[in-house]
Amino acid sequence: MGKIEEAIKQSEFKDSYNKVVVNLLYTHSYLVGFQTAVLKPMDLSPEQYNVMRILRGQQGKPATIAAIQERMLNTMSNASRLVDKLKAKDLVKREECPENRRKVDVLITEKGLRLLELLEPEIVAINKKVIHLEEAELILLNGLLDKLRG
Amino acid sequence: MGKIEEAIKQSEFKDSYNKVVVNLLYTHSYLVGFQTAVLKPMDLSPEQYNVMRILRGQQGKPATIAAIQERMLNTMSNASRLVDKLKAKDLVKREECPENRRKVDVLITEKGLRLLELLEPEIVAINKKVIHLEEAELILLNGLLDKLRG
DNA sequence: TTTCAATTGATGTATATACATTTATTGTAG
DNA sequence: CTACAATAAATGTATATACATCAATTGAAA
Repeated sequence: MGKIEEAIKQSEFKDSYNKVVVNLLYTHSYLVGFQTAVLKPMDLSPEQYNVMRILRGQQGKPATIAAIQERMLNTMSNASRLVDKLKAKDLVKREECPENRRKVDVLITEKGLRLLELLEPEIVAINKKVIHLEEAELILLNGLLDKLRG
Repeated sequence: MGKIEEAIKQSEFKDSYNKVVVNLLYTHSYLVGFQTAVLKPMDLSPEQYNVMRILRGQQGKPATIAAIQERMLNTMSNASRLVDKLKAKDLVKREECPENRRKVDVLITEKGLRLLELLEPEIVAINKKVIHLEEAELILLNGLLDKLRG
């Protein structure tokens, strides 16, 4: 694979900003591809997986749709319909919030937790395999991305 | 904005690999949001814009659908339908390739080129504004992303 | 030459994103 | 209390992705 110029067969970029944007979009697509491949046999999309991890992070406490939305990687998306899909597979449950009937309490089920446990080692393995960076570089990269966003 | 932990309200990550993946996905969404905002008034999606830049890069030579696909940031996507949309707006033209009727020659139009020229300074400006990195950091980041993919 | 595989693109379907709009519920000002 | 604004989620629509499949054309082997 190597340099972004070879990857997308573009010899020059307007400036380093533009090059970083293109490089990030391309690397994003590279990573999501592997994640999708691991999740697909379990009939999960990357975003459904993300929602499940958010719910597990609640450690038993329910999360509202708005709370899930806020933690999602793709802002302004559609937690409501993702929860629908997960509920249809019995991976989450959704209950009307008793003290405020506008809200909805969403919880991960036992089945959902078991699926996450099953997937975790695979995800860890694929990440290690396809991310060709050492620990120090990972930390550096995380720092740069944090700084990028200000 | 700051650290990824605050951004998505997650206090810990399994390992640095996982953190880099989440950070990349989140930063991707951050950047695409701004790009979309600039392109939207012109009725262009980020991927349509990408296809137009690929065609401009051909410098007058036509590109087949397969050639466009190969250079796109999202692999395995759908250049055929994106070209359709752009053609409907007269931003590209599509002609049957004379020496091989399976192929299609796609070219950017004058109108397309003018639109790109109009958008370019806006894109450059927004990139500079929302990417809070200096030149040396941009180069470092590009290098890390290239190395990540191996 | 005829047949069949390979190539190229178009199309179909499910999923997800990005927004706008709608519905239901709650809270509050008059 | 009533009317209306604010909140929370659901729904509608257009766009795009990720694949699978289909159709047309080409090229090559029998």
